[in-house]
Amino acid sequence: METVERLIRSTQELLWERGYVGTSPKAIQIAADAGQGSMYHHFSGKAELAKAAIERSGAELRAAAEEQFADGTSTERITGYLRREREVLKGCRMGRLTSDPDVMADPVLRAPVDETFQWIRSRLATIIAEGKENGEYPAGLDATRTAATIAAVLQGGYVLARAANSQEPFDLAIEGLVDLLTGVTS
Amino acid sequence: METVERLIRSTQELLWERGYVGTSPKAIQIAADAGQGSMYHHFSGKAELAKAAIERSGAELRAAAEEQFADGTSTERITGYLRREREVLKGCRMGRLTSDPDVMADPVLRAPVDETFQWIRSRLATIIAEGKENGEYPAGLDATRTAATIAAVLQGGYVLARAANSQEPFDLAIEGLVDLLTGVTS
DNA sequence: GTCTATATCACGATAGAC
DNA sequence: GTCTATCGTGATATAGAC
Repeated sequence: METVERLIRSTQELLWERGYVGTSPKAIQIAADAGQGSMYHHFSGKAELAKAAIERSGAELRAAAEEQFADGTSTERITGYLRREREVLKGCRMGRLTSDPDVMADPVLRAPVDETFQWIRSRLATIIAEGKENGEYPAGLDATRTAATIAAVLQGGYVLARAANSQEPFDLAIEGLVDLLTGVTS
Repeated sequence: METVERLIRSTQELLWERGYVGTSPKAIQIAADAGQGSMYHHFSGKAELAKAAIERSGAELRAAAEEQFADGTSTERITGYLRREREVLKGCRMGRLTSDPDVMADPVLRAPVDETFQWIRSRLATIIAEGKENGEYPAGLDATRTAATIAAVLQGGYVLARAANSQEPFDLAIEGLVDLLTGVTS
């Protein structure tokens, strides 16, 4: 693999594990097996490398979601997305960046994070709207609100799981949401 | 205010804003208006200070929640808790620590985070169970799952809001959940 | 209890040789 | 493109005076 590619992937991994503040250029170089000079030749510094890594992660997350959204009823697509296998205890690569002060303070770094969540909420809202049209969901269901709730349960599920050092709270939160969405209670 | 108290409160604030990795002893000393020697006289170092600060924050969060849980129907108590005023764009003081690698790696620092979320989920489950007993909620509603979902929506709402740099997604997620819980859709 | 001085190391980058 | 050397700064303490 080429140096630039190794640098980007190593940065993605380190941002996931340790965040932006907790990731040093030195650590990236070691993980990518690249020298100091090499890294600074290809990227102006830590920030530019992080930008490339975050954008890459955003594209990968969207692609993974689209796979789940490909076909099925609205409920099947949403529950498929919610229940797909995830590295729950590692947390969300994108969501964890929202607690990184230097990422949030830099519009260039925050933009791909923002866009990723806007996209997923909008995509979920569309699927819910389709479910309303074909009678799968009641007409009174607010698609925009519900989409935000679904995205929030996922992100919050990661938080609860990491706090507990166990996947269980994540699964509970997801299944509790599925119960509410599929009217298991009525 | 005494030095120890100022140190703890300043650490709470800095952990909230910048996390454990992003907070230096020096920054704490400046915020607390305490000298280097003073800080190391009262605390063995950054970790012990963080432990005190996280435990304090946990106690405060539980107290704030209990206020909302004091009286009303189950739905009133839950929606009151969900809708109470929050500094949404600052994120959750406790939740943000789950993305801090050094906090998660240290059992002593993770413990108060874990306990806080266990407590809130258990407290919510009790309220839901009470709602089932008095007929406010259907018997088929799983209290443990639903409690996890509610806690997750809050935590995820913070994430979405910070990503968007706007409180809107938080409010959408909360109201979407309230819709589902109160059966507005049926 | 609080102060200043000092120590050691890592961070994030630049410079110039090869 | 990659290497090594170097730089100035900040992190995280320790030591000992007051």
